[in-house]
Amino acid sequence: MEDLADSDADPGAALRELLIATAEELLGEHQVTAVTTRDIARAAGVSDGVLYNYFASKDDLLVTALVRRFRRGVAEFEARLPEPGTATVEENLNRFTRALFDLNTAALPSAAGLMTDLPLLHRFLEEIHRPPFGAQRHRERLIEYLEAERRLGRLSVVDVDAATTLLSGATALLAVTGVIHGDPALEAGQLPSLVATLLRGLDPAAPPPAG
Amino acid sequence: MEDLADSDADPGAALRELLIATAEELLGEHQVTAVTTRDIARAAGVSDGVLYNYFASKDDLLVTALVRRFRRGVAEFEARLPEPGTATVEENLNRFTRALFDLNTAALPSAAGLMTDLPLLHRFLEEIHRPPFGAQRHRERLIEYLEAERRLGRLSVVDVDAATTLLSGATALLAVTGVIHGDPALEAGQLPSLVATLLRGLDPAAPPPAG
Amino acid sequence: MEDLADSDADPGAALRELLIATAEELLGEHQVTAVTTRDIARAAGVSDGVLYNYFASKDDLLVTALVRRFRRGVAEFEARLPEPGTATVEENLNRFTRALFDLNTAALPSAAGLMTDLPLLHRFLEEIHRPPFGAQRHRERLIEYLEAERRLGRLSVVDVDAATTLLSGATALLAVTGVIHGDPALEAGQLPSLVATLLRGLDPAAPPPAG
Amino acid sequence: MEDLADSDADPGAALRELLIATAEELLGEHQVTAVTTRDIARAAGVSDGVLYNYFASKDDLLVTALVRRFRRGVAEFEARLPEPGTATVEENLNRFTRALFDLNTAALPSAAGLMTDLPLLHRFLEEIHRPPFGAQRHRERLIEYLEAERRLGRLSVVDVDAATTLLSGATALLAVTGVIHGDPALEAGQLPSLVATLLRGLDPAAPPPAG
DNA sequence: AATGAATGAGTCTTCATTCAT
DNA sequence: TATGAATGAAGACTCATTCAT
Repeated sequence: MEDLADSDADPGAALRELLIATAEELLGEHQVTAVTTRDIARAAGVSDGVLYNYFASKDDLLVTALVRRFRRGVAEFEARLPEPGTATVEENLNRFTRALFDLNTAALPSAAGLMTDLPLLHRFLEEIHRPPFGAQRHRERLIEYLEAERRLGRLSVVDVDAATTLLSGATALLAVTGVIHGDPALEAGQLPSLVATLLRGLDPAAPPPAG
Repeated sequence: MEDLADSDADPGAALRELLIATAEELLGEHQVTAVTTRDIARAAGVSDGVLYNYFASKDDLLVTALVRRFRRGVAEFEARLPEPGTATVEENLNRFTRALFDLNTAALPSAAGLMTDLPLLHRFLEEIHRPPFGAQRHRERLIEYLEAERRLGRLSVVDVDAATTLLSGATALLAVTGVIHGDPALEAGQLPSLVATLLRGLDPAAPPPAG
Repeated sequence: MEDLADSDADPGAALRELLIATAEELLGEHQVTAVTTRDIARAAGVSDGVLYNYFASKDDLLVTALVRRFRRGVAEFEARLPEPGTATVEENLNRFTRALFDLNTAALPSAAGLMTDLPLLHRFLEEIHRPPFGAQRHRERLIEYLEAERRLGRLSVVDVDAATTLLSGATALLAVTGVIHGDPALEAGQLPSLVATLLRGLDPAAPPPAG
Repeated sequence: MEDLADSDADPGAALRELLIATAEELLGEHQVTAVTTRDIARAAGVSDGVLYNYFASKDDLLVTALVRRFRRGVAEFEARLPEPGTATVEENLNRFTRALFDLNTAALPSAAGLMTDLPLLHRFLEEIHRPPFGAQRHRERLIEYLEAERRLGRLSVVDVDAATTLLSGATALLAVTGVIHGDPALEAGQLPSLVATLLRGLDPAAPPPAG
């Protein structure tokens, strides 16, 4: 929120940025549907109607903020991804799931509210699907990683897609649980056992499970 | 709110039951947040204000209906569970994930709305008793199944908890995707590959994955 | 406004009636578009939102009031119409135009505003076109009268439709002028000269106009 | 506000002119009440607030534009008027009513909106100077024409004022009907029958209507 | 106990007008 | 003089909740 674009260069856009930043902030605290135009205006310290000087509608502002939140989260996620071939596969997958867990945790509050407001959800999805980002972006990263490791002979995964769903679904479930309970860190501790368990079938070096 | 029976004993309780049943029905058709007190009253054919004779608030009625809906869903889910030792483990897990998928799909619309209304969600969770998401119950069933098969020597799973999270997380993820895209059946088709992929590490008869 | 239907019999409908009556009253004083929901509520001494317990929308209430106003005006108009064959044709047409003038004068404030709100106008016209009333009702009455007098041999009008348009158009124009100037009575004085002038061609007893 | 010229003398006045011209244009496309200050500013390519440097209020600008529009319409109308003594009186009156019909049709959208805003209407009328409806001007033209033809012995009209009201009232009525129904051309077809009907009493050469 | 009419705060949105630059 | 960002009052509409009957 500190780098609100060139607020100096284009003074007009400063308020636009302020509104988006304020909305983003509120979105981190409350569900999308619980954020009112007045909340945003008041939190931004501006008048009620001002948002309509910059956005066609409340939803317009909201999807903008949501998209920005999403992109920021994805950027942070991608910065943490491991390189195939480095360290061990297990360590890498642990970093992977942890990054994914954090992404989910950050996105969840707003994402949940989004399912209640279908028109808004679809506008968000449309916006998100445009390159270079996509809702499946993180899936693709995991798929790429798994395939790279397979090519390196460090993994014998047969169905990359299924493995990805297993890993990201379970990670998301833990994130949901963590958010609901108010203590995500606690749930995050379970991630390594997920990886280990799945790895028993993915690791070519693994001994055949004993009967 | 805990004992739902004796509608006969207390004549007034019949109306209470009617309200709950009507709310349950509406919850199956619309998001929680989209159901108004007037909707319920009208659908039940009673007056607007009567609900306040039996419930402290709209939320009170809603959590009661939600809980009942949840219990009903779980009961249907449990009726479809396979017996350990019968058929093959893979077939059984396919039945398991399919039942879980259906449970998620049915519960999702209300569940999603629930996340929008945090106070309501927490009241629901309290009522349901156990985390996460009241989903504890089906988790336990899966855990029980996996442990039974392990005792029978048909499975070599080390971390039953992690395996459960993998399976139910991935299933839930597919359900969410299906609901959002409007075609759950399509996503359900991916369930067997999930099971197969995870099984490579769970099945004691599996050949060691080729390097 | 005194006979608000059976306000005693159906207590619920009383407020509905009150709202319509209040709206009607305001419509007599202000343009349709200038009447706000709050104006109506305040004038009726009820709360802001109450109108939505009886009408689907503001427009719904407004067309109801408009239609009632219109019907009341038409009923008063029709009660004043002369019988063909009685008195003289000129006297009768004077009564006719005077009644029409009063109808226009009463309807004008709301009618004018109606042209600004096209959706509302069309809803009003649809409603009005249903039997036994129609927007053309007064036209038809004039046409009937002229044809009756023609059958009685007291009039030699060739084009009844054109004669009707001349008479009602000129009458309406005077009504508009009167309303704008705030003194309709003054303009009403010109009606007889309209009739007389038109009659020179309608009266079979008229002497051929001198060259 | 009266002298619209010297845009060259006062450089600032050019902007004033631009605003008026833009408002006029918009008034031809939309109802008065539907034209916002921002619409005007944007269409003129100037800033929102600049209009307050030249006009005391939005209404001030609007009446100025309306008056100019009105004058332009009247000028076009007058250019189409027939010369007394040429062609036949019936042909001339047909041209007259047709020109008047077109004037009404063009003026109606703004005129209707004007009645919605009474203060604005009265300011407009003051500016236009003379009743009724600023329509005085075209009334005078018709009166002049009828009197000229009477002097030429081609017409035996007794009450020129009444004849004018009949003709212009009926024409206006058809214009209103045409605008409401969305097909003015269709209604225009009825104009000649209006003239013919009225003429039976105005034309000195007409045979006495048969009893 | 049941009714359902009434409440009124709250939602999003529009727009003429002001004023610091 | 011109800008255009900001204002804020006002508009239609919703809905959980209350309370006299």
